[in-house]
Amino acid sequence: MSGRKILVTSALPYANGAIHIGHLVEYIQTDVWVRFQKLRGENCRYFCADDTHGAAITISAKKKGVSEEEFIAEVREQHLADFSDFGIQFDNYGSTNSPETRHYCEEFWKALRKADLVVEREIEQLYDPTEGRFLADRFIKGTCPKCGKPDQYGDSCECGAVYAPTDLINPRSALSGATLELRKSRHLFVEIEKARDFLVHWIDASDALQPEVANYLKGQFLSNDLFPWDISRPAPYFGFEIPDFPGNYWYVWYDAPIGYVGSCAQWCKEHGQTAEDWWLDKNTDIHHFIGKDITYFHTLFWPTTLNAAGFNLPKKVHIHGFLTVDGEKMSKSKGTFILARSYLNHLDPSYLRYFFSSKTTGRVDDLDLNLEELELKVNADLVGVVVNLASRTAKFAHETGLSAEYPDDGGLFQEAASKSEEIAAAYEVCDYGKAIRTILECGYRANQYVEKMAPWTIKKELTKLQKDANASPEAIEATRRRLQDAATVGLNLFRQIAIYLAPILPDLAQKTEALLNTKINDWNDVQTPLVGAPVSEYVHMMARVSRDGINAMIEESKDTLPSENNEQGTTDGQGAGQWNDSAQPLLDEPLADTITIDDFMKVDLRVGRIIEAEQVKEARKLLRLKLSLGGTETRQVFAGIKAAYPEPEKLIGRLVVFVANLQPRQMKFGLSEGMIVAAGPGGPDVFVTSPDEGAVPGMRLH
RNA sequence: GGCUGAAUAGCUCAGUCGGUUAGAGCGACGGCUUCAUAAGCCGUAGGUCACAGGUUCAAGUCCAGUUUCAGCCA
Repeated sequence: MSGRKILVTSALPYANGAIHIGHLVEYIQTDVWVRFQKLRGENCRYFCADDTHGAAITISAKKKGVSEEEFIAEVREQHLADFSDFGIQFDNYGSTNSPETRHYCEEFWKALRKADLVVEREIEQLYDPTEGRFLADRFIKGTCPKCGKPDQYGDSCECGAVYAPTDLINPRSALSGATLELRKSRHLFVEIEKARDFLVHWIDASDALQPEVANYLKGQFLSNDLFPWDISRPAPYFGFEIPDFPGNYWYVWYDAPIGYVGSCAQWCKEHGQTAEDWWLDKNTDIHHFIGKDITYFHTLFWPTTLNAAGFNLPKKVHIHGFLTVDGEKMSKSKGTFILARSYLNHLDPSYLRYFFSSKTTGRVDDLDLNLEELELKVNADLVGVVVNLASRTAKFAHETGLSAEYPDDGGLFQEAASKSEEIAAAYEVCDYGKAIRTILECGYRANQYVEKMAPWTIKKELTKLQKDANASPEAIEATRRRLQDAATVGLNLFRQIAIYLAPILPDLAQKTEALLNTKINDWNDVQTPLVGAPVSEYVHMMARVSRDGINAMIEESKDTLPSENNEQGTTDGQGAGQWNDSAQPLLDEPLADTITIDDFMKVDLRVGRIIEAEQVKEARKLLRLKLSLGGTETRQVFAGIKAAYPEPEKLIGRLVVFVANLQPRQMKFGLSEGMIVAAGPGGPDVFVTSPDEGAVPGMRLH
């Protein structure tokens, strides 16, 4: 394979939870970049892996009653499904818990030892005697030493104070609740201060970092002595044992970036290469994509480690900001903590790929997802300008195919083709927003062209001529050709745009290939007009963003607690069919055992009309309902649906289904003579069922 | 508190090395069109470029200050 040798990584997602849209900022940014490089013919490979080690994994696995290995295997399946459905295409997706990663952990370790960067020291930490382990900050809770607020985490308080866990008043284990002891243990440290000269030089001279990042490192870290990096953890710890320090394990952040090399090695094995072919070859450009929260791991520790081992240093570390939704941090209560899967259940991944890309600048700025803006942007740019171009021209060339020779288009094709390097340069530096702006300009001009040529008018002329017995065959043929030419230009201008957007919208590129029956193989395909190709019947390429879809996604996100619901295993995206319904309800509440028809007939389900409905003030969950069964027959029912129906009077008049032969039950607030049928997990999410129109009170359900 | 960054049209953002009358898309308003899954085209309005200074023949752009906002602090 020819082309630049480029090795690309995204940060490894932690195997402790599901992928959410915040993660996707990075994976989409990286995937677009990689697809761009590949389309340009570069020898580019994209490696990633699950980050699987550390105390948090052990704790989550334990909670679920499975081994760590089983736990991370399950999360891996989820991660892979989410990535794949968003069109993120890795060359290899590995795991830090792999023999390859272990091998390189040991290699790098030898190098760090040899460079004399490792020292041993005794430190004091909080220890949970009932769990038998030292605890990380996030597993310690206590009273804030500054404001006195109880139940705060070990590193910071809601009041904004930052402190060490040992500063907490009355620190307790968040796992067991036990009172913690201060215990001593011996740890290994990497003294990166010793690598200062190397780091300063690398940061200044390599051009690997965005200027603001280099600035930040110099101001924030390098202006003082660099703290030694605590790199070992005493057993028990899920990870790799340090060969020359038995009973101790490498800290998860030591092996996480080494997972890049491990994943690469895995791919190399299958392709007759070795990781060294990439990491030691000076012609390889290494590009890391990360979020700003992990800047110092990748710009201080990681280069130091690579340098000690003589591995290639990153050519670029592309650092992006955080995702906000409507200008704020993602929030579960507002429904803006959106899991990748929740998004996929309701919206087309292309929308998000496009929207994020349009906001990607190559700088560290945070990126805001405003769903209203997403809707406007996608509808206006993609549906209105880009896809519409194909939609309004394809049918005029369906019968004839594209013209055999590319017609005179007033220089439009050439003009768009000449933008190729400008657009490529923007992609190269991750300024996708600029690339998109430039591409769209081509779209505006193309629509003007179509407007001017008005193929629909030519079509009418043609039809008229064909019906006219006096029309000359030459006149008919000339008109037919004018129509074909106009459509040929329109479709070629569209195809250029589809190629330019292919890294961002691979799905659209594929549909374009199908429409014009011609593969898009290379970036330079924009330079050559497509002629003579058959044109398939137009199939709509992208639907407008559905407001209902957005709302449904927000609603779904309100109930989705990623740490809990998603431990249930992979949600099935298959059986959803055209409605794309989530598999979550079934996972939450599996189907019950089979019963006979006789069992069912014991339950007397009836249609009832709610004739009274009121709050039971003293009750937390109950509404008092009076149901009419027709005539004078009524039943009083207490239903646990208060949270879902805060305005009970709105229920009055509704038909519902209820269990009419349930043994009456004396409750604190009165006698309950039945039970209405409702779906949902509970709380605000209870949905009372109604019969179709025509049913009347008293009817039995069979 | 320290450090860093940002501030341009109602919204989202371009604006190159300081150089003519500061641009685009969306939104608003008016018109045209009705091929296109309500898409498209033409036009209008909308700006003291955060504030007050300095450098300069010339400042949205460079410099120091002020205000506001955001982020980071292993």
